[in-house]
Amino acid sequence: MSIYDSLNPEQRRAVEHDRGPMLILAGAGSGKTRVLTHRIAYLIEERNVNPYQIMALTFTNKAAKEMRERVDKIVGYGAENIWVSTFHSTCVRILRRFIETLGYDRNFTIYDTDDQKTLIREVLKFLQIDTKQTKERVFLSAISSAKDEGISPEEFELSALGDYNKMKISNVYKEYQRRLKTNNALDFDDLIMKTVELFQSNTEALNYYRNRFRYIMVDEYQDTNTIQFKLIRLLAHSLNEYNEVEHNLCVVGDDDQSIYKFRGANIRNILDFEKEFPDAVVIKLEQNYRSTKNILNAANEVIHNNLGRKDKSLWTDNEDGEQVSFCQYDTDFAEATQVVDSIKTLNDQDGISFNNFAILYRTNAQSRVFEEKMIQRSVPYKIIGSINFYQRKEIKDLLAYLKTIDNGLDGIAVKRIINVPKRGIGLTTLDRVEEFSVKNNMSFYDALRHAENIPGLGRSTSKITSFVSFIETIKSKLSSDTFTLKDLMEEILEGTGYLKELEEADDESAEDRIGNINELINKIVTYEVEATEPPTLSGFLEEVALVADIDSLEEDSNHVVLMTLHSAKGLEFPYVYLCGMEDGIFPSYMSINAENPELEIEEERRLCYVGITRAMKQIHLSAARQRMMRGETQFNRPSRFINEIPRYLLTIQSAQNKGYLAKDSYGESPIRNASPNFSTQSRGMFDSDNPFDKSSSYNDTMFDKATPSMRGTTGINSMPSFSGQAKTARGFQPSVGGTLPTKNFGNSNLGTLAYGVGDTVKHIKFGQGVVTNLTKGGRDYEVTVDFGEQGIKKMLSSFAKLEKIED
DNA sequence: AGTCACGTCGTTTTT
DNA sequence: CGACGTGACT
Repeated sequence: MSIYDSLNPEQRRAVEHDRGPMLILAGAGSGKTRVLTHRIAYLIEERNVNPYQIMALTFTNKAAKEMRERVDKIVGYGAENIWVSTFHSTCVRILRRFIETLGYDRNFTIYDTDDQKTLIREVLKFLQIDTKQTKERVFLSAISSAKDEGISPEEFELSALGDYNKMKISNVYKEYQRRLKTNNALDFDDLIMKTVELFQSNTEALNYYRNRFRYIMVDEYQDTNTIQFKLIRLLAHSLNEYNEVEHNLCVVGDDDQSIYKFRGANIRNILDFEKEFPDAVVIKLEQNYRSTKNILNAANEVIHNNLGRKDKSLWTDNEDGEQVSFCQYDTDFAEATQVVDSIKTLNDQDGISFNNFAILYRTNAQSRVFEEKMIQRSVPYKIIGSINFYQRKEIKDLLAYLKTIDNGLDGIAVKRIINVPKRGIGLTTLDRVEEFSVKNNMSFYDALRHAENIPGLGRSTSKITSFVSFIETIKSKLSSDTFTLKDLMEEILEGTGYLKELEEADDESAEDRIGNINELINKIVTYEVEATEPPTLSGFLEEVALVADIDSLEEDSNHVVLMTLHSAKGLEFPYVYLCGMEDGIFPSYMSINAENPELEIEEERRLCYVGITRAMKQIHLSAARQRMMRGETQFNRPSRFINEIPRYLLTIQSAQNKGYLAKDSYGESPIRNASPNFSTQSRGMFDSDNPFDKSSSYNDTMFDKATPSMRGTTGINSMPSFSGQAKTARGFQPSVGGTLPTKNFGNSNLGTLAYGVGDTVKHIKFGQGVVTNLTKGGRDYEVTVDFGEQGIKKMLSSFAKLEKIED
């Protein structure tokens, strides 16, 4: 009995393929990681490949770590020599060694998105480009796409000749790139692109790595962009014992799970693999081991609506399982409440621990309602994404100190902290220094060192010199062997008074910040203890720059996980709640209104497919009729993707109508019984022409009344959902409420409330209370009522049937 | 120089 | 709604 016996025939074929290019089309849950790890074991054990010559590339550290662990388990001796790493850290490692040939310093800084934004702002200011006319992001994304395609500033300029707008971008690109270099910094895209440049210009380096990495494996291949493909194309080139060229490249991917087109992922990489490598072996893994039949069939039905895909169909031997459920709630609050409560019930009654659950949504902003409910119901949870630890102000400040010490050329870092904490160095001073540095072609920090030569600084000069000497003192200490990174951090916190300032501040957020700083120190210590190579400042900064939030996810901790669909790729959970299934949210309005909607909606559909296929046992889809977004109320109808799931796979649940009234606030306000919507057997149950679909007929009513005064009215008729702000939709009359087919808003009597601030009112559940505040929120009033012992509640006047009590 | 109030605007997704 | 930038004011 060997470890390979447990593989199915296709998996086994993939595992036993040793030489030459191979494309593995691995459907969701088809055991691709298993194949990859077994193949590595097979190469080492059966084909005598030296582990040192195997490289596996992933996109996230988490995936890399998992693969490493699984390889370690099945490969005996030498597994630690296998190079398992992300694209980005691989490139950093290569560049740290060879980048000097490209004119950069070896301890370059890696710029994150915030740094990029700061730099581009400087560039635009310098080139006197009005950011009101063209937004920074336009330039940044143009530059990023260029880099994803491997287009240099010079090439870009050539292609831009004669095109005014493109020339403008070209100039920005050139200046941006020039400044990156002066700052001795690389952005994320540069990491890949500069590595390719290095290989193209330095055959010695290229041959070294070609010779070293004779077996290359790429995970999530559908997410690679053009420049990443170029990179692996360059690397996967070795000579065998007969002096013949071999491309021992094994890529694993699923075109149906390609969800990063916005980041430059090029689906052609997977679709054209066989053109690029005519001798490629193609293997399809179509047996799914993860999900029930019902879940898998639902996913298959949805993805089947996409045209641009390789035809395949996943199947499973698993049991049918329960049906997919769908429920449309009245509000996002109700949705969150029900989802969290049902998780709590499953935990309470069936003893299912919290780490079996995932709540998935399209956008990070949607996490908030869930978080509130989780706290309220004391359900342990972890949110992936939203605010990354390393994006917090205090952390960025301290990292900027570290960067300043590590790479004095990084002007962005120096400018960030030169006046943090306050040193009385103001904008005018900085401008003078900047001017001086440009004139003398030196870095910003070097200009600071020559502050006494800069005209017009006045009293600021001494402040600058004391800052510089502080940095220099620390730098000199760093060269001592006994001075650890932790010491360094503490020295900064002490010497700058950063910590003291926070300790003296008595607002609550200061406490959190101190906590975060301690967390940062922990991370530094962990790095120093666990580093495989001698710990260095650059090494730490690099690790920090390349972490993704998903990397912190630990499967065994007992909490519910909340994250976006994008973050969920590659993960699996027994119970999945896919929330916010509404047209305009998912698929997003951006995709619906794109110039090429068909294409963009296909990407959304793939995302939906990814979401459904995360589930092992149960999947619950849900939507809300009404949702708060960016301070305005949106009315959305159920996602078109719901319609794509055949009725026989779906259980439509009616939102539970627990009594008529809110339990707390308007979040649990009367939930309209949804069942009339779902009496039809047809697939098109949510089509707008369906007379039973109350939500969309409601929308249509709103359109007619509100369109003239609405924001963004262009193309409104093609929009499936309505979103308007109370203030912009002010034009319509409250009587609209009377014409509505639903009763929710029947009481939405703007201007005709029977009570006011100070009045005593009666609530069916909470009893008597006093109205303490009344504000226009959405399309009716938000009423704050003090119910004494029951607490102070906020509710919408239309939902909470409040009766005035005459006293 | 630093603070505060007001106005604007909105990345869907992230290595 | 809330984060962030701008500009006026202290």
